[in-house]
Amino acid sequence: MQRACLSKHDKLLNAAEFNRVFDKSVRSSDQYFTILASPNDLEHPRLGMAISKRRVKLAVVRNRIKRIIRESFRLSQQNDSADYVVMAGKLGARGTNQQLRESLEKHWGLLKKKCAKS
RNA sequence: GGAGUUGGCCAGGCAAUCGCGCCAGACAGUCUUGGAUUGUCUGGGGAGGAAAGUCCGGGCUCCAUAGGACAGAGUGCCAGGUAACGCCUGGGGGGCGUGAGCCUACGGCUAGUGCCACAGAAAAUAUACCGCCUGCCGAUUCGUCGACAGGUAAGGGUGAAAUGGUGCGGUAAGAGCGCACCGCGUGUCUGGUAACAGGCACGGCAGGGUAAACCCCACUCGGAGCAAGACCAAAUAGGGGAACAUAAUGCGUGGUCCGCGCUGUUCCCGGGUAGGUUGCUUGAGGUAUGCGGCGACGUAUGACCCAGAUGAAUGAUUGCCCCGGCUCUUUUUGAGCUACGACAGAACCCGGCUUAUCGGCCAACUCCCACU
Repeated sequence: MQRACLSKHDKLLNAAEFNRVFDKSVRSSDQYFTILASPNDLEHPRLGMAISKRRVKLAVVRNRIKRIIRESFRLSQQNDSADYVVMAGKLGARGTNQQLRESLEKHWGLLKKKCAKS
């Protein structure tokens, strides 16, 4: 069984790692999320989240969105090696749990194909 | 039964599946021992009443500091509680409510300065618009009228506010001019720790409001904050020391050479950024019982350990029940449908305040109606 966000191995930890993804990436976005992806040298994928206070005002809602992202990331079972950064979109705070989950599923699929091409 | 006041409590519940970070233990792997680290399993615990705003007060940490004064900021009836407070408790004054109760920035403008629109004669070193009254002169239709000199502030009018209020006496008309009661001030006595309350005597009245206006008085206050502070410590640049090379080249000191310094290589040292570790959760801790106190609270004893994340754990899905909403049904009953189920997420820790908030429960008390 594959684990979810494995402690620090599966997360982007500092500004340097985030910037690497921002500089060179493939992106996919809709009204709920914008996801950046960039291949890495490791054997497993890594996840970073950038949910700004400006986009999502309430701390409770920010936490809810993060949990859904982690949950979805875990269940999508990606065996490829790439770093992902998820950012909140315009309607990120408004979407229901189900809407957000469906949106993420779609993005994972799209990004896998894009990464494979490049 | 209805309406209301105050205080306290809860913050949907249960089950299944998947999942997260923390702690303890066991086993296994890796590294040189201590130990560190990774994985698996078992067990334990994992958001709030406001975790929020960051408005006060402390603890803790670092920096500064002989002592004092000024400046600045804050507080402002009295007493108590507390580590401390701008908080809390009890009491007093004032205001609101039929009442239970609620509100209260509640020291001083009989120190100084400033401000007070409009209206009004006058808004403060005052003095008088219409009036009222007396004297005298003139006119007269004998009712009064006008001018001048004076006495007044009772009445009118303005205003939020006009040099105490009401009544009686008094007077030419009036006036604390005199008296009674009320208000105010001073003195004194009684009760109270005190704020204050009450009594008695005296004074005829100090002289509008405003101090969240400057200000005066009394009291309090050093600064910065866990991104505090402590430790470990890449890369890059630079500093100090030692050894070697001065073989080759160059520069400075020199007329020239040696030497010395710059320079090259290696090693060591200290400071220190990214990053990491720590601070980091046992504490002015809650809790039960007894005792003291009207109470805030204090105290003794017993058992208890109750989140510690760091690009930031505490979640998701499904089912049932509860609650809410909508529809059907004649109302009740019943049936069906429905959903981010109030406000909202710890970030060093406490004590408060303020703000947000679906709904529900408990206790005490008040008013109204009905019944006995």
